[in-house]
Amino acid sequence: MDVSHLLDELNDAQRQAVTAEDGHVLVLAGAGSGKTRVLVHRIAWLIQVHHVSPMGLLAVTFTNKAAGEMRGRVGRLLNLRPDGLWIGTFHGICHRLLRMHAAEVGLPDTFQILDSEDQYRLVRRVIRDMELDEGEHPPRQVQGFINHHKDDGRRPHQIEHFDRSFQARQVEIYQRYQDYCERSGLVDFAELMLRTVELLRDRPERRAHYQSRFGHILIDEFQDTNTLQYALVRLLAGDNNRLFVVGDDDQSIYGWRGARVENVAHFNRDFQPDVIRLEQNYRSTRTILEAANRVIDHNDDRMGKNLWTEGEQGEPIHLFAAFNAEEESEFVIARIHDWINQGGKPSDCAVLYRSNAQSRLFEQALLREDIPYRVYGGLRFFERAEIKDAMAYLRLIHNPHDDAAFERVINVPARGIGEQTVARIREHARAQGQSLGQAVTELIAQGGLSPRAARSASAFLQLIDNLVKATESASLAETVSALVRQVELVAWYQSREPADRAEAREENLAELVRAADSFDQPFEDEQAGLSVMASFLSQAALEAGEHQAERWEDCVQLMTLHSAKGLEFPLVFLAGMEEGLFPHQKSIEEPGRLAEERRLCYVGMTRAMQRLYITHAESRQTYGQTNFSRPSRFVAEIPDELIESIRSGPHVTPAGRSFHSAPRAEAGGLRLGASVRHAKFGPGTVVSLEGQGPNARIQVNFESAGAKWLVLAYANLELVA
DNA sequence: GTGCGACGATTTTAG
DNA sequence: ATCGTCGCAC
Repeated sequence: MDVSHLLDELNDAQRQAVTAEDGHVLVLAGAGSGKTRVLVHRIAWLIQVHHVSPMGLLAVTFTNKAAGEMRGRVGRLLNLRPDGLWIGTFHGICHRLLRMHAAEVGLPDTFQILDSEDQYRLVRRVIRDMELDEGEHPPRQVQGFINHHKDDGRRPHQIEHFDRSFQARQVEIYQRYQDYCERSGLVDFAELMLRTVELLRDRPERRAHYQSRFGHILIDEFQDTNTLQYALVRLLAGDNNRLFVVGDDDQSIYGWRGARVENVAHFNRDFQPDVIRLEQNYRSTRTILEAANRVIDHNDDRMGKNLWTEGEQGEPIHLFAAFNAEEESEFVIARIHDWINQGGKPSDCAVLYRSNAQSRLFEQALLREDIPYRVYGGLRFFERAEIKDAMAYLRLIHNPHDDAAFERVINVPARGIGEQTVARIREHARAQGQSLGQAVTELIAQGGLSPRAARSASAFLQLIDNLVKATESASLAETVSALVRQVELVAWYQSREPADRAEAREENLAELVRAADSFDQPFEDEQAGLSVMASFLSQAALEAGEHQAERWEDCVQLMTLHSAKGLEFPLVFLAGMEEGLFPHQKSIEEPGRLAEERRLCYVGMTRAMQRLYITHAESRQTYGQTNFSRPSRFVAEIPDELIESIRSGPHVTPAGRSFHSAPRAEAGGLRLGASVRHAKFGPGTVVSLEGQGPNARIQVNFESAGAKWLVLAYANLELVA
């Protein structure tokens, strides 16, 4: 068979990876080096040249988007419907395994997936039930505690603690949360992974089955795997299967959510793979790559990699120092204007920033200039309140013992069931070991509720019951449509929200009916014996949808550096390159977090294809306070000869705006860089200013005492000429 | 049981 | 500044 089309368009390193014989492979794939292409061609190569059955392959990614893209490209390359191929996310694949072996891992067939909001509510519920202080045990933090332990594969009893300690209470919450989940047939995201690992670990026959099935396992973005995911990979690999792992330690930016960049090195140690580096970049100019290389070079403990290109030198990197954040945004928008006027597309421009709050000024400026834009982030379709409300009803129709769904909507729309009543139901449920649904039924029958509450609660049960009966033989879309109508959700939003808000919710509910109508049950779900409704519910949790639907529009793209990973744009702005903002203050303070910030910077820079602007502001409002800061240290890590500085001047700001109206970077005559003397600490240099008036604080780097934060009003600093 | 004002926290986020 | 949660008054 002629397989030249699988190799023709590949460079040497790519070809070496695609055709690797025997053993494991670790592909260190730099930004823009064609890693997806390598994965896709590798799969095609295994199938066409090595005649590996598509059933014997497992390809794992982190996002549905990446999985979808890989599936599509493999299908096109091989000209087949890649149905039998297991390509999916870690969570999607674990979900599938759990559906097939639910009974073995002690889950009901109807088990549902909790998304992070559901999980948060449940954790809060448990804390309240235990009558613990939410100040001492903030639900968010406890949620993180639970997830971190699960991500590391630990059940409550495996967490060390002293009796009656804080830690002991956290463990207790974890345990009760877990009990609650089991009672209600609920599984959170980390649990999907953990149960699967336990299944394979504790059931030798299952382990043997899947080990013999997946002779080839391919993993994308390996630097983002957590402990549990690595454990899963090892279990599936066994002694005989071949791993093909692709990753880039320099693009590991998710350590804070459990990713272990060390897994790349561990993989190298544990499996002794062939290491192949993809260093040729097909995206950026030489200047941009050189600058990015030089920045990332400041990190220790790298696997080592240097991006290069056959492409052009390109323009220098443009650096702009603004007086304040407003001027920064105006500068950026003016440059975008130039770009568009010269025939560029708005969608080729991306403004990247460290934190979401920074988007506002850019949005305002774009709005003023009438340039279309789109902000990434925010709620996705299945995360919207109205959608989650409707889905909670659907969950109750599917499984009346789903307590999380029950709690969410027992009084939505308001039907006179208040906290008192719900507390009584909860109490009864706990005492009897029942679900909330069972408990309320029993309470009504026993007269355990006030007549008023009983009437309301009956109405709720009746509503669910009616829906169950009415939709027994209905299609999914009919069910969703009936539910939205009978629950009268739209009227509820209209009664308590401004018209436009309610209208948007109504729109979304209509969209939900359409989504249900066009829902295609995945073949594998059907095979696993799932009902269409169960599939739909799972999909909603596993695939919350795109951030915004209007992808087709030609828009300037605004997003955080994190969301920009994997994307590329001809024109990129890295905005807010300031100490304290990027690297973020919290990352500066916590040891070891700085390297990840630097990688984030590297990711940001390597998004740019042709032109890269880096901007920073001397002052900006943060949390309603004016702060002054110096340019990010990362800017200084770029060689001067690659940078062209743009001075602020009339040509960059719209006429009529005066710089002098902008707050200057000074407070009490003290500027950044000013030499000062303190009575006790001696001579030093001003490094940072923050706040105004009596709150103003100043950071001084003292020659002998080091860096100190002082309250300006009390510091008594003497200005040294 | 529902509706407003105080209070406090506020990096990044896929599944 | 802004948003979500909490406590208290209707």
